[in-house]
Amino acid sequence: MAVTIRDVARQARVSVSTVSRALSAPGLVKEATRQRVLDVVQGLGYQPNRAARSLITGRTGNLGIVVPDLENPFYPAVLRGVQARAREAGCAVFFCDSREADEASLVQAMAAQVDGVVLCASLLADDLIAELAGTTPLVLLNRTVTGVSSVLMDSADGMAQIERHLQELGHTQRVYLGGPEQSWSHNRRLLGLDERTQRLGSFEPNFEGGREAAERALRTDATAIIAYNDLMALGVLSYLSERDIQVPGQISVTGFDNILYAAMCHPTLTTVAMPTEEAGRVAVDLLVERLAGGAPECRELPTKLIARASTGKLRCSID
Amino acid sequence: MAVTIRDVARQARVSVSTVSRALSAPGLVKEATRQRVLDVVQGLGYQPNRAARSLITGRTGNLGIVVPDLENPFYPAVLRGVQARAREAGCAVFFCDSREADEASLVQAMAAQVDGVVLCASLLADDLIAELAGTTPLVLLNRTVTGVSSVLMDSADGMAQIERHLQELGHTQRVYLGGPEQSWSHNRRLLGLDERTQRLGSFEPNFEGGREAAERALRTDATAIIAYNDLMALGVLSYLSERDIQVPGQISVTGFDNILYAAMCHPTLTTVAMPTEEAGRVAVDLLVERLAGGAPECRELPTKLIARASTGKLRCSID
DNA sequence: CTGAAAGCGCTAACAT
DNA sequence: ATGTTAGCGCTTTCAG
Repeated sequence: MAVTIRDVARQARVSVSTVSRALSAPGLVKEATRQRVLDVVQGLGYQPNRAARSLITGRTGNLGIVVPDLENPFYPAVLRGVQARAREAGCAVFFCDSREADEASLVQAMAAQVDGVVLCASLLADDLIAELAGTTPLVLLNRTVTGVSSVLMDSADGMAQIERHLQELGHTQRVYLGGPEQSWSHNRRLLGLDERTQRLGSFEPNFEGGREAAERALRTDATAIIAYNDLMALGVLSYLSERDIQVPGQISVTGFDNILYAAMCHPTLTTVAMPTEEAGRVAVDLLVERLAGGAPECRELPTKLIARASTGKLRCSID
Repeated sequence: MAVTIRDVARQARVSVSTVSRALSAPGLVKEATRQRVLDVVQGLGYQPNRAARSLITGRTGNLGIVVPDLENPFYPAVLRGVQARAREAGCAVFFCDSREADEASLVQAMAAQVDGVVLCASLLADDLIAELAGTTPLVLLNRTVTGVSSVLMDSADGMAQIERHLQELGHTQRVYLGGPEQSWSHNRRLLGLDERTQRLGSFEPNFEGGREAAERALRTDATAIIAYNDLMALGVLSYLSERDIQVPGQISVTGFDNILYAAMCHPTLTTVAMPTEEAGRVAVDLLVERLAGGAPECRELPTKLIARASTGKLRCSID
C-alpha cells in the first residue's frame, strides 16, 4: 500500500491532524513542526490520497472540457490553454470529444468527478445548458446562455474586418458559406456580415463541407468567398485548385480561426485570428472564480484579421 | 448534498449493501429486488460517489494520456481513439501536453489519480520509464522499453515503402530529413531507410523544422526529399513553393503520419498512413489487460504508403 | 499550537 | 439473498 498520512504522522512524531494542517493550512502550525513534517513528507514521498481528500472536502481538484471535434485544430489549441492554466491552479483536466456521445450526457458524466467543466461551442438548447449549469459549474466557450459564464471571441467584429478587407480590394460580389445554423459562432459572424453579401446555406464546418460549399459558390458570380472557418476554406481552396481556378487571381477566399494550417497552405489563407489558447486560459479563470463563489461572467476576446495570400485585388475576369 | 446510497436504500426498502450489489454485482441480487433498486436509482438520479468508491476499491476508473505536442494533429487523433475505447471501458481520461512540464513529473502527478497512463513518443531514458512503470501501469506508444507494454506503428516498414516508391519513380538521389535523435520513431524509420539515402541532421518535428531542413536539403543534389513527418514535409513544401521549385516536377517530397492536412495541401502529400486512432484504442486495451493482471505486451500496427501528388517520376532538370 | 475523534459515501467481509 | 458492520485515508470540529 502507498504511504499514508499516518505513516507521516508517526515518523514526524505528531498527530495526523497536524500533518494535514501542515499541508493544507500552513498558518495553523508552528514553523518548526511544519518543517519537520514537510521533511518527512519529502523523505517518504508521501502524496495525499485524492479520493479520501475529495470524499471529505467535496472537491476533486479536476476540471473537464468537452469539445465538438478534436480534429479541428482549433480545439487542441483551446485544450492547451485550458491545461496550462489548470496546471497553475493545481487541477488536472479530463477531455471529451462530443462526437462520442451527446454533449449533455458527457457533461453529466464528467460532473460526477470534476469541480467544473468547460463546454465548447455547444449546440444544446439554452434550457438544457442552464439545467446543466445548475448541476455543475459551467463555463461556455463561444456560446452564451443567460446566467452562465462564457468566454467569447468577437466573431462579429472579425467578420466585419473580413468584409472591410474584401471591399477595399474591390470585391462587390461576395458570398458567405455558412456553418451549422444553431451555432453561436455562425450567428455572430452573420452579424458582422455586410447585408449585400450573399448567404449560402449551412455546411459541415470541415474540409468536406468546404468542398461542397465551393461547388455551390461557383454557381454564383461571386469574386470573393467567405468561409465559415479555416477547415472549410481549405476545402474551398482544394476544390478551386482542382478546377484550375486561380486564387486570388480569379477568386479570393477567406477563412476564420487562423488554425496553424492557414499559414501552411498554398496560397496561405487570409483569415481571422482567434485567441484560442487565451480563451482556454480565461475559461479556467472563470471557472475558478465561479468555484470561489463569484458570479457568472462573460468575457469577450478580440479577434484580428490576418491578411495573407488568398485574397487580392479584384481583376476583371476574361471568359 | 447529493443523493447517497442510503437515500436509495431507504426508498427501496433494502440495505445499503443490497444497493451496492445491485449496481456492481447484479448476479448476487434477486432480480425483483434489483429492479426495484434500479428504479429508485433512476428516480432519484443517484450517481455513486466516485471518490468514496475509489477510496475503498483503490481504483479510480480513470486513465491518463501524455502527448508531446497537441499541435501535431497526430496526437489529437490518438486522443480520440483513447477516449473512444476508454468510454467503452467506463473510464474517463485525463490529458497532458508534455511541453507544459517534463514527462516524468506529469506521469507521476497523473499516477495519483488514474489506474494507468498512456505515454506517447516519450523521450525519457529507459530506466526512468521503467521506474515510472513500476509506480503506475503504463502503456507506451511508439516507444519500447523492456518489460513495459507498448503500441507501435511499423515505421521501418513505412519507410521501406517510401523508399520503394521513390526508387520506382527513378529517384536515385534521396535525402532524409531526420526527427529528434532520441525518438524511437526516428530510429525505426532509419531502419527502413535505404543505405544510399543521405541522412541530414536532426530537426524539430514541426513546420518550422521542415523549412529549416528544406534549406539544407536544397544544398544537396537530391531529387527526392523524405521528411521525418508530415508537419516537416509541409514546411518543406512551403519553402520550395516560395522558391518556385516545382513539386514534384523538380523535386519529390514525402511525409509520414498522414495527418489530415496531408490530403488538403497542394500538392497533396505522399505519406505513410499511421493507424493513430486504432493505436489509441489498442493502448487502452493493453492498459485494461494490464489492470486485469495480464503481462506486459507489445503490439505493432501496420503502416501503409499513401501515394499522392507530391511525388512523381524523375525528370532531367534543366538549369 | 496540537491531539482525539467523528465521519465523508461507499464496498467487502462476515453474518444470517 | 440480504443485512450489519468495519473501515478506506483524509479533513475538521472540538478539546485541551
